[in-house]
Amino acid sequence: MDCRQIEFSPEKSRTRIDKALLVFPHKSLMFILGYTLYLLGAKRKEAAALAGMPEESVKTALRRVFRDGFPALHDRRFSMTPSGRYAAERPRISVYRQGDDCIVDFGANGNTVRLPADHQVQVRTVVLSLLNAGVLTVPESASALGLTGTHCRELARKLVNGDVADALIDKLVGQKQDYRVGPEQKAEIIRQLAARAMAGHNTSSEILAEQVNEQTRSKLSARTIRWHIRNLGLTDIRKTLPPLVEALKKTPANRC
DNA sequence: AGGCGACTCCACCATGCCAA
DNA sequence: TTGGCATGGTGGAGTCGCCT
Repeated sequence: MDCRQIEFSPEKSRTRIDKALLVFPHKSLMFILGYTLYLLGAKRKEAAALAGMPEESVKTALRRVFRDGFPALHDRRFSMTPSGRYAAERPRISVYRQGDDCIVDFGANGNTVRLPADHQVQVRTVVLSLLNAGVLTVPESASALGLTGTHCRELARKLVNGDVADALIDKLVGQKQDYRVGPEQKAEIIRQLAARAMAGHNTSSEILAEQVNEQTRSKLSARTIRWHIRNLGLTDIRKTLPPLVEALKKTPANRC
């Protein structure tokens, strides 16, 4: 928006600001002015100077407003609602840990919600939703969730932008691949087990470990061989493979 | 706010011990 | 000889704190 053609009157500005101060807290009003100047294209530093605010405060406030919208215009360190009414007029909601539970206390009417603290997703959903609604503070929420303020804000922001599954459910997946018994070793376990079972040779895990280690230049223990035989579903192959092969031998190849 | 390194946590893997 | 159980190792994502 190009406002360079507009004429500004310092006298009218003073009168109007004095009038606005009857309704708005000084700090909120100064920030609204600075925010407006910033939106109109003023440099952040100059907008901050004109509004009489430290530049760092303006940076923080702008970040808040772009994230939270209009409710972020007021200074959250003070219990003042965006409309200018003090929060004390309505029941103060708080959250805290009590033993194994997380308690959300709805204030004067005595209503509370008790959530098992180890139900992490449930607790985070409730607390962060209340934080996003502006009824809980970040330190209070972070303390109840056992997180730092920074991380708490980050999760709250994610919950605004996405559903619970995207924002709060742990996506840790752990190790996905074997690191000693790879495809080569697994193939050799199957090959040795099947061949020895068919030939009627010893198929104990000790013998198989020896053979697999020799063929693949590995150092696997017999216990590891047993663990993988079971994991691959080969436990009964010693008994079932020979009769299957005998049955197949008696069936003409073109019928298979 | 964003980048980065260190640390934590999680799921899975490897293996020793030992009872059956 | 097998398989249940316990324990420690591993890779990778999440989390934290510091710095810019």
